[in-house]
Amino acid sequence: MKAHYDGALARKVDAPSADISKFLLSIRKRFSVTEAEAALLEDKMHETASFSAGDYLVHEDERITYSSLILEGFACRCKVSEDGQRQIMQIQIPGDFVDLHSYPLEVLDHSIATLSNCRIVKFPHAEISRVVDQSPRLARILWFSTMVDASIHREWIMNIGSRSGKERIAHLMCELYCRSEVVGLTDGHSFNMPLNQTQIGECLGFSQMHVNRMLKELRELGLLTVNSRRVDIMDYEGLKSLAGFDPNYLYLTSRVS
Amino acid sequence: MKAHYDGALARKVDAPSADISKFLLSIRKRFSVTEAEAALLEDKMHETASFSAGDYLVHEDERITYSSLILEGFACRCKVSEDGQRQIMQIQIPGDFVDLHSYPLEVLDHSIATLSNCRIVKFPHAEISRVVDQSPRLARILWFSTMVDASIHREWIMNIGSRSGKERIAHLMCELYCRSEVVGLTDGHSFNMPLNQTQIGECLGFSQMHVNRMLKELRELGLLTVNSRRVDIMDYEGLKSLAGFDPNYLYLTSRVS
DNA sequence: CGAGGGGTTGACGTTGTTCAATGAGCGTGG
DNA sequence: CCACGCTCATTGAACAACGTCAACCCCTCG
Repeated sequence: MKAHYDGALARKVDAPSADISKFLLSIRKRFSVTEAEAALLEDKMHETASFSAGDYLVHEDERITYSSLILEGFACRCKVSEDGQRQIMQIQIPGDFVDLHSYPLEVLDHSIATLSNCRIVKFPHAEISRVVDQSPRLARILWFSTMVDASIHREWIMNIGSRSGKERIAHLMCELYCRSEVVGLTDGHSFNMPLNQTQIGECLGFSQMHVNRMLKELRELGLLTVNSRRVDIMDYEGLKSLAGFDPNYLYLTSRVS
Repeated sequence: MKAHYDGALARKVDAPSADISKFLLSIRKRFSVTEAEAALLEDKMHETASFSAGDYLVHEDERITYSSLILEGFACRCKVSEDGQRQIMQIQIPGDFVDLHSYPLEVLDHSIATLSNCRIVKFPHAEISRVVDQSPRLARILWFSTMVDASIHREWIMNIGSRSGKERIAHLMCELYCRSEVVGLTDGHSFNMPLNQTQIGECLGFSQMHVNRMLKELRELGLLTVNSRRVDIMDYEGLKSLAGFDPNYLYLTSRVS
């Protein structure tokens, strides 16, 4: 497949073989899921689609009838303000159920845009209703997973509202590292991260130039380097400490029920 | 009842007569709720409690077995950073189901603190489970209400990350006005708002001094005045326009299902 | 070869913080 | 009754953080 320009709409329907193993990895980090339950979920997800970097999976205010699970690539929740500035509210990585929020909400208050080429699988809302009715346990797990998104939102409010420049970037990188690790996308303390400096700025409320300066300082402190689409953390403990990063808000430990 | 100092723990168990009408008002703004469904909810909520301004309803990382519905007073979701600075992530007003998030999450990632004297009624998690099993419709409505909180979180990320000083304060006041109006707590374009300038700053990532200066400018523009515990909006259209406020994210319109 | 995306750097202006001092309002105790 | 302590709001001046403008670099791709 050829590369596309940003914004070009390029959907492609693939063969019906959705590998939701990354999603199951992240669920099983918290809950024990039986094979039967996993199959119940997998059975409902056939139709996959591919998007190019910069495409929109969902536009703000659009009514949608299915939710998307990311198989490959990065996406984000975002809104564009009147003056044209984009704010990214959450980064979505493989294994994330990116717009499960739209199931109870019916209409999304924000857009979902890809940050790299992405492959997703669709989970029709009608099927979600069936799963929820069949299995209160899976219903609760799905609800739980949307609540983790809310928790991540809160930590971002904390990050943008209360932390300094270096701290904010360090915190974002710690979060992405931890979440990537859960779905097996890290290599030591390195991981792929397709955001450029402009997009990092859109997450944190910074200009691209300021992101550049802060990254330079973090590099000079020996904490991490951010090269082309890759993050190498040189000193994870130092980075966590600088950021005041406490992964509790990601709810990555085993739940009771 | 005498006044308490901030932080004084003052719980009082009241008579078993919870008036959840404000909660029903806010639900019925979106869904049609039958009397039977309303009764199903009301039957589960007996035990009320009172708190003084500055008390904590829930501490971060605390395991709790019930969720709280605010009957009177204001509260907030907040976290305190290592250097002692508090970030407020959401304002909770009467009719809000303040820690319904803890039902799927079991442990909260943040604290809930009161901003004024508050009266709440408890909804035990065991009863929520029963309601959810009995009525998939109520289950979805409860899920929906937590998703609106997530949407409000996202708008706050947008607010703090992308808007200027005056815009941020204007936006916060627009939100509180709209939400107060739903539960019948406005008087024309005025409403009670027990936050002082320090607490407004904790919502928006500003120092108290800067909030003071921004409020002065908004006053001089003829947009609004914030006196002791009361907001008077002089020019709502002008305020909305300055803030870039679009109430869609509050999901206050009638849903389809 | 040129165009374009991304990164880097410096100078300078704006926004917001910090420190400090002052006043208004309110409840308490003498 | 007044004096006192407390919270909250107000204002000014110095300073730090961050954005804007502009130039330049490197690399990739056509």
